[in-house]
Amino acid sequence: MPATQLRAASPTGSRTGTREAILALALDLLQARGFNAFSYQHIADRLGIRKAAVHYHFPTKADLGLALVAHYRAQFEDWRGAQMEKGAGPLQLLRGYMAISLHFLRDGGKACPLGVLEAEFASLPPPLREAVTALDTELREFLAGVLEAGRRAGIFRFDGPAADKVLVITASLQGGLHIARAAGARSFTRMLRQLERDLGITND
Amino acid sequence: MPATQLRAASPTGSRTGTREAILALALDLLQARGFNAFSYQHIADRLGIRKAAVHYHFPTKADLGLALVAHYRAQFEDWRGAQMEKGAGPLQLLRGYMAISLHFLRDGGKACPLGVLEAEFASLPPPLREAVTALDTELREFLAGVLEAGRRAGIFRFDGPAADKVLVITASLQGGLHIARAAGARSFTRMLRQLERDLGITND
DNA sequence: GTCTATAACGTGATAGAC
DNA sequence: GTCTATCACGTTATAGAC
Repeated sequence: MPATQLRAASPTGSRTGTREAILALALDLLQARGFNAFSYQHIADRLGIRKAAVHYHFPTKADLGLALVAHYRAQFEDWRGAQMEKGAGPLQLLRGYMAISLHFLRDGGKACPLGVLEAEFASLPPPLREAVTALDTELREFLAGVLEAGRRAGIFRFDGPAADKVLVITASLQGGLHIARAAGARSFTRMLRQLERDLGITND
Repeated sequence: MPATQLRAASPTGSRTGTREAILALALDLLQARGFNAFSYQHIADRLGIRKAAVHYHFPTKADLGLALVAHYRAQFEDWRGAQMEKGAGPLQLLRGYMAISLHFLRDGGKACPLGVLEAEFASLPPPLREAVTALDTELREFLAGVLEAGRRAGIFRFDGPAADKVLVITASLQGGLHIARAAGARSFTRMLRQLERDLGITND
């Protein structure tokens, strides 16, 4: 998923896609290195522009962080919309959601943006913390609906509230992506299979 | 767990426990803020000494990181030794392990040291990465033994290899501690209950 | 073992020309 | 919208006195 980005120069020499290019690259850096471990300089170097140009689009790093969360949220909404349009069922939705994490892993060992920001939570600007909390809640509510629908339909089997099962699944996905850096990519695919076993999903 | 630390002045005005005090505080900072989000200055300020004194004990931050992993590993070995000494069974061992994470959470919303370092993995000095990988492997091997013994004894019920189930549990614990920063402490205790349900443990 | 002082660098951020 | 130039600050790290 190279993401939707740049190219499409305006009549002048300026590129109207710079803002989007910054967002796409910054999201990559966030997922690969963490919010505190990438800088405006890194972005400028890899985009072939100057730091000041980055500051023009995102005056402070808190602004950039907020835009990153909004960007990721928009990507999720797009994905959800596409799934709904093709009438995906609970199993397809859950596996599709897991596949997103798998794509992150295979794209250079990236982690979940939310998982990264929550790991660095205490050092984040307060407005960014609030945005993280809001998106985290939204994602878990979506997944709880998927799990509950799947259980009613006899596709998933688990005890307890769907909201609690969601906590195990999202924590596993976020934590599993981090562990995979130390334990290898195979650890994550094995973990995914175990998550399915724990839901009573039988693989032929 | 205020940790074992300082006090016990030597004949001169110097404290022989400075090294241990640095380690204890740095571990706190690592778990609360992350490896990239605490500095020698933070340590010096809170200990009432100068930065140079910290560098005397741990010349580079990589040295400090390696010592932190060794320190945490020693704490785990102590805990494991105490459990073995009192003949703890699989359920007691698993719950004791989960309780460690719960203590972290309640001690100011700290996370697992390994979970934090794995989240920042790409930005860590290579030697530190290797130490993280080694300890991560050791902890999962220990837990796999606990799970397998518990399954044989009819205490735990789960499908698939114990090593895979361990991946779900450790990823859940590490990820759950991060999510708790955004979702609140209750999310973590609910997740722990779900982990027990998923192991067929019945709570009266 | 701890201190003062400083070096060398990277960071987020701003001013003002083009 | 991007540039050059600069600032103020925090960072890791070292030298040398006490």
